[in-house]
Amino acid sequence: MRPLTHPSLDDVTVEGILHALSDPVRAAIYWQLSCAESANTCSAFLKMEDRCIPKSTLSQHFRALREAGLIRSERRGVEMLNTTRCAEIEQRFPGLLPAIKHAQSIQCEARRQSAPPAPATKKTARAG
Amino acid sequence: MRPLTHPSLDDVTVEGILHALSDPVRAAIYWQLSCAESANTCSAFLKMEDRCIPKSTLSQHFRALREAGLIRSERRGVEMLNTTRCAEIEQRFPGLLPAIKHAQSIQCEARRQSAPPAPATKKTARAG
DNA sequence: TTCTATAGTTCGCAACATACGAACTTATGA
DNA sequence: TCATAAGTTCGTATGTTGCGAACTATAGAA
Repeated sequence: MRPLTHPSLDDVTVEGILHALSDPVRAAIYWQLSCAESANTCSAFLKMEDRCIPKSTLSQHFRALREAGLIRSERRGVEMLNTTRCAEIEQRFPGLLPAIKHAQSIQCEARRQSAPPAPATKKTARAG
Repeated sequence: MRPLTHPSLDDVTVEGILHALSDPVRAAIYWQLSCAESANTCSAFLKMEDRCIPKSTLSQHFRALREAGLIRSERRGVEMLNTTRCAEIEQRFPGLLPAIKHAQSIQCEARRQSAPPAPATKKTARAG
């Protein structure tokens, strides 16, 4: 099991951040982590948005977030504690993450309003 | 040749925008378009950042930007005029594009400073 | 009309990326 | 030592991307 690696702040790229957050699952993980008061384990995300995410997929997503420089992970016994690197990123790219988060929340709210009260209204994420 | 389709503003998603701009070539095209005073053709981008982009690749990139809702394309005789949809996007997701652009410029400046004066200093885009 | 050139698109394939079940590693406790 | 739990890695199926070749569409010349 290879050791956890985190890019230095200088190696964090805008493209990497945008790519990492362009996946809805990763974006959801990231924002949930950024709202959490304390660090979250990976398994806390096994069930998200009405669907179960396989452990292996989740592991890959966390790796992607980590390698993009968005989160910091630390092994703690059998589990892993994840925290965001918000403050660092904010220092390097001021306003970037808040703007993305704001946009996500606008979209989230718009979807909530346009969605009928029925439970099963699946929408594709990307515009076709 | 299928007609050009543009998503309505409501169908433009944050994920789509982030994904489109997470590619360095597309990002460069987009920002150059957003700085242009008048519409630009696709072929204006055949040579970018010291390398030639194949026509077919360029065409795909323009399609990606168009389908993400970032640009508007209009056939004008044998060529195509492209303009950004900045104002619309700004209306739907205020601050998103300026923040990304700002971050890109910070990164660009940082690279310029860390790069030696030699001409051929290719760096991989994403953090590994 | 036909020929030629130009701008961009589509096709087909190779290379790369992603999702996920199965098997694995590592830590904890009975 | 065995069982369990949390993550990781592997193998494979599927999706995405890059690019050359062939194509479509328009403009102008012969």
